[in-house]
Amino acid sequence: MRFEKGHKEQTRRRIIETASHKFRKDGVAATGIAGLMADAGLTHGGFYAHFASKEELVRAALEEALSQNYASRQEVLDQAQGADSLEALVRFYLRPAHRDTPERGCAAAALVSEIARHEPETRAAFTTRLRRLLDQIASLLPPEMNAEARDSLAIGLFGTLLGCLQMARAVNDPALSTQILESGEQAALNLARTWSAERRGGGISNKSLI
Amino acid sequence: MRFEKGHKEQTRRRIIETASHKFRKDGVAATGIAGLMADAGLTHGGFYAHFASKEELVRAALEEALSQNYASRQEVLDQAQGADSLEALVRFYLRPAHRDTPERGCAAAALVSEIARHEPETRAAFTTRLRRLLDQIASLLPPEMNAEARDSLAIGLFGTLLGCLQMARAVNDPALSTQILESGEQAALNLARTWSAERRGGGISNKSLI
DNA sequence: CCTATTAGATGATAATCATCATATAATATG
DNA sequence: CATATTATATGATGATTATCATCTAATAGG
Repeated sequence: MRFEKGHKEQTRRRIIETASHKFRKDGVAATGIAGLMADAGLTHGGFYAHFASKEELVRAALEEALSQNYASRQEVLDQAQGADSLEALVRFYLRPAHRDTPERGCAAAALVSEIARHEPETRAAFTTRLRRLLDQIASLLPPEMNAEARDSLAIGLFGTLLGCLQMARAVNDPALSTQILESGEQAALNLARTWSAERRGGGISNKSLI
Repeated sequence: MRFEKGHKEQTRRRIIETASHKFRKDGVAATGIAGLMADAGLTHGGFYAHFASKEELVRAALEEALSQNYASRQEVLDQAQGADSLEALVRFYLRPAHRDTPERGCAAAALVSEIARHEPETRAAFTTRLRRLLDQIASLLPPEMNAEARDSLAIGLFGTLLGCLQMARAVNDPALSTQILESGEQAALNLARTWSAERRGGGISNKSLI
């Protein structure tokens, strides 16, 4: 059948969006094209009119998800602007609702380990978006810090968020899961404070570990 | 054929060990029973004489891997005993060789996100081993800390390690990957220092974020 | 109004998936 | 030495995998 122009592009976007949810929920490897297309309200055959391979969809869906994640975070930051925007971000990331809805949550948290096993092109796409994410966090850190220290701290901060969210999801005991979210929040906030503390004059030395 | 007694148990262990490597390397969903058994030097048919299901093997392999991980870490701690044992652990975890050999590395880092999607029994097994892991880290923290603060810090520390190792693996750019390992190390060590700094008298306050 | 176009459906491909029934062969036990 | 035992192999199950060729039907452009 011949459709209105722009219809194909619209369908393509629907497939990508469906995939971006399904991949985050079930993982890439466990998601089949047929089920994916059915979820998008289509049959499996049409898939290859839109994408050359599953891998190409993976890349598109990953970029879509990470881009949406970025926008969501920016919204939170814009709303709670000012000194505690980082705190707002940390709480936003480690809130129970985020733990409980991976399909709409951070694609990095849901898919990092799988991405590591994918094709270089997919990993490159992830790398680009991760850099943006890290810059977004770095921009919340004190401008008095030099750029490298800011970047480094941003990496540490996001690593903490990513790791804790994943742990909170994997664990079976609800009490422990909550504790992980709360401890992760504390850790991230403490980590963010280390720099200012350091600067305030030897509160933290490099020699005496703990 | 009839084999020497104890042969079956030995074979079972070989399957588990093979799986513990393959799952960490390729992920659980992407690993098939046939390929797994071939890697173990067997044919696919015999599998169900050893395990009731793939899921049962997943649980066994996960426990095996996490148990081995624990022993490896303990070895590192025993060797570098004393004040900087935590530092030794952090460096051990975030060393490039660990990033580059997931099949022999931390099963939590390789499989957390997948575990979150598995059966409750599997998640329960993971939870038990994760608690042990967290206790292992907590035991390195100052005994002057109260137990809850120690547990909380252990969670934050391991979250940081887990998250950064995964990022370092997923990223395509070697320079960024190295930077992630180094920043993760810094973050973990700084995080560990926060408590003593806090205690040493208001170096870090709760009100002034950054 | 007619026809050329094309998005998506139908259905087939060979491979692989987890799972299981049965056959085989080697040895432990008599 | 003979036989009962059993760990593993062989081979089949039906479902699902990614991928692709062909068909259909509706509409955009004439």
